[in-house]
Amino acid sequence: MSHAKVPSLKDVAKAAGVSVTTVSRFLNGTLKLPPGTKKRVDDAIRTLNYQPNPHARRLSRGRSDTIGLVVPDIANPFFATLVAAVEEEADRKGLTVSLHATLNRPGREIIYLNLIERNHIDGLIFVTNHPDDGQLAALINRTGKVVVVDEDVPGAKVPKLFCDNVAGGYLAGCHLAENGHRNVLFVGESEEMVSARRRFDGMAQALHERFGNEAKPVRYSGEYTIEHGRKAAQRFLEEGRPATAIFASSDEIAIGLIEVFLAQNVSIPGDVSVIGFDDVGPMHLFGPPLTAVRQPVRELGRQALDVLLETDWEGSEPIASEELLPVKIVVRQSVAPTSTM
Amino acid sequence: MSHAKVPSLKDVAKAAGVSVTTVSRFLNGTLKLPPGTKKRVDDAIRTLNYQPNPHARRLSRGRSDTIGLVVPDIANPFFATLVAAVEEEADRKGLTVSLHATLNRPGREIIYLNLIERNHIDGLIFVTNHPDDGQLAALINRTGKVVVVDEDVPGAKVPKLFCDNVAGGYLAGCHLAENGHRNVLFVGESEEMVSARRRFDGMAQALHERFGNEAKPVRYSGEYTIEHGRKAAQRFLEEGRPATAIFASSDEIAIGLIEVFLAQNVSIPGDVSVIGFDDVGPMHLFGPPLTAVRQPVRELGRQALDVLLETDWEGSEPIASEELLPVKIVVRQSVAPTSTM
DNA sequence: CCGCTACACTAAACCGCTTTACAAGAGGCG
DNA sequence: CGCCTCTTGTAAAGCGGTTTAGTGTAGCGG
Repeated sequence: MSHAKVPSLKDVAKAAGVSVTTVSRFLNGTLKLPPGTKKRVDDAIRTLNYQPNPHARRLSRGRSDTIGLVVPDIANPFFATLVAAVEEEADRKGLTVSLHATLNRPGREIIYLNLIERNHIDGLIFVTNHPDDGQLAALINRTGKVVVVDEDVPGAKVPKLFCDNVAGGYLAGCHLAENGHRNVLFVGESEEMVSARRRFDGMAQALHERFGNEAKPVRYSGEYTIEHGRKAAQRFLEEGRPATAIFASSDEIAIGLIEVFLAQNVSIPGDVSVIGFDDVGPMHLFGPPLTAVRQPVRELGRQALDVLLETDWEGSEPIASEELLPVKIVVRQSVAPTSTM
Repeated sequence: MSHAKVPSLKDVAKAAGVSVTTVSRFLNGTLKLPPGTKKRVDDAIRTLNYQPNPHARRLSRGRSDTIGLVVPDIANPFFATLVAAVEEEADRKGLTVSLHATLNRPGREIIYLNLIERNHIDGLIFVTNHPDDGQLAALINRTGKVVVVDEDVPGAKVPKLFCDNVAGGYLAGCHLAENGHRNVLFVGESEEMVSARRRFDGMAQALHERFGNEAKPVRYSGEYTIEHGRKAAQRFLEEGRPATAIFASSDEIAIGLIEVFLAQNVSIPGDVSVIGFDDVGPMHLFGPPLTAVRQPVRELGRQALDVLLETDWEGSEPIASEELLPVKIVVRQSVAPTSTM
C-alpha cells in the first residue's frame, strides 16, 4: 500500500540528463539516439522502473489503444467464447478491450456506440441480437470504426463478419432430409433477423431439393433464449407435434427444447429428431448427444479484430463488406430416420 | 464518418458565458449555481451535446473509474458467468471493466497486477487458478486494491471471497455416503490449491463421519481442465476402478470424465457414480443428468465488486478478510446406491 | 459608514505525455 | 573559409479536464 509516487517522464529525463521531449520521442521511435545517450536513457528507465501513464498518453494522442466489444450477454457460452477470442487477439496486439453487455436493455447499444464518437475507444466490435429500426444503422454509419459480427445490422455500411448461415441451414436441412424428414420445425429468432432468415432459407432449400412440394418447413419465431426453446417445445406438444424434426437455431433454444422434452418424456430422437446450431456448449454429452451445426466462434472473434484493425477508416467512403465463415455439421445421435418412428 | 469536432468544456463555457471552472465544478457537484446560470449551462450542454472527455478526466483526477478483472479463461462458462456478473454490476455503478485472461501464460498475472500501480485501473478483481510461490501474494500486498475471488492466494492480505468449499465437499460427501459409497475418488486441482484441499477435506470428513476408518477417499490431482478429466477417467479405468464414485471438482473435469466413460461404455451411475462441482453448464441435460454442487457464481461476481468498492483502501493497515458464500447440492441422476452395482 | 460573511464565479496551475517548431554544433565539400 | 546538411537535441504549446486559491459584489449588523 506504499504511496511511492510513480516515476514520470520528467523524472526519467532528469535522471538521464536530457529533456522530456527526447525521452518521449525516443520511446516512440521518432528519434534515434547515439549510443551514449541511449544508454543513459535506458538506464534511467530501468532503474526508475518507468512506465508511461496511459491516461496522459491517451489524452495527448487522442486515442486509447482500447477497443470496445459489445455483446448481448457475456454469460452465454457463444458470446463468452467470442469475447475470449477477441480478448486473446487484442492482448497479443497490445490492445485493451472494454467489454459491454446489452442484456436486452434498450438504448444500451446506442450508448456504447457513442463511446467511439467520444474517443473513448478506437473501434468497436458489435454483436446485436434484435431487430434495428434503422437508428442503429444510422449511428454506425455516422461513427464508423465498427465491425458488425454474427448478426447483421441491415443498412450499416461497415465490414461485417458472419458465419455462413445459409450453408448452415442447408447442411441441417440435408441431414434431416437424408433421414426422411420433410416436416421440420425451425425454432429460431425473429424473422426480422437476417441470420434466422438465412438459416431457415438454407434448410427450406435443402428440403425442397429433396422433397419438392412435399417439403413442409414451418417456424416458431422468438428470441435466442432457453425460455423461447421451452415455450416452443410446449407449443409443439400442444399443437400435436406438427413435425418429425426440429431445427433449433441456437444452443440455448436446443437446451430449452430438450429440457421440456425430457420432463415430458418425449424421446429424442425416438419421438422427434432435433438438430442444433452453434455447438459451443457440451452438446456431445447430452442425452442423447446432440447433432448440430457448428459455428467457428473463435475464428469469428479473431477475424473481427483483424478486420477492425486492418480497415482504413480514414477514407471518406464507407467500407461495406461481408465475409462469411464456413460452418460444418457434427453428426451425433439426436436425429433418426423417420422410418423408426 | 464526420469529423465534426467534439465539444469541449471550453465550448460549453463560452456558450454559457461562464468560465470552464464553473462548468467543471458545476458538473462535479462542487458548485451550486443560481437558477439563471444553471439554465444557461444546462442549455449549452444540451445543445452542444457535450460529454466530458474520459481521458482528460482520468488524467487530471488520477483515477480511471475502471476496474480490472483478471480470470484464467473467459471462454470457460464458470468464469464467463463471473465476468458477466461483474460487468453487469460495474455498468450499474458507472464503471468500466477492463478484462484480461491469463490463459496459463506465466507472468501474465504479474503484468495485470501492475496495472494498478500504474494507475491504469482503480482496482482489481483477481481470480487465479494455479499455485503461487509467494511472488503474487507479495505483489498484491504491495499494490492493494485487489480482491481475491474463487481461489485463494495464500499470504495476500486483502479481502477474499470464496464459495464455501468445505461445505460443498461435505455436501457431496454426505450424498455419496448416503448412497453407500465409501471408496470415492476426488478428481480435482493440485493439492496446493486451497479450494481443492477444502473440497476434498469436506468430502473426506463426511465419509469419515459415516464410515469411520472404512472410508477410503483418494484423489487424482491435476488441473481444472477437460483434459485432466479425460486423463483421470483413463487412469481410473486402468487402475481397475479403485472407487465406486467420483467427485469431480469442476464442470470441466466432469465433462472430460463423462466423455471417456461414454466412449468406453462405462455406465453412469450403473458402473460408477459421478458428482460434479460448479454446475454452471447445462449439466441437467447430460445423459444422465449430473448431480452436482452448485456454486453461486453470479453472487460471487457481484459481491466481489461490492467488496472492492466498499473497502477503504486508504488505511495503512492491510484489510484481510474472507467471506464464504453458501453452496447447495442439486441432486439429479448420476449417483446411485452402491447396492445396485 | 465600516467590517464581515456569503455568494457567485474565475485565473491559473496542474495531471503526464506528444508534437511542432526551432537551434546549436559537427562534419562535408567546393 | 563559408555554406549546407545532418545529427542531436530542446522549448513550449497543446490534449481537456480538475482544483486551489482567490476576487468582486451585495447584504447586513453594529
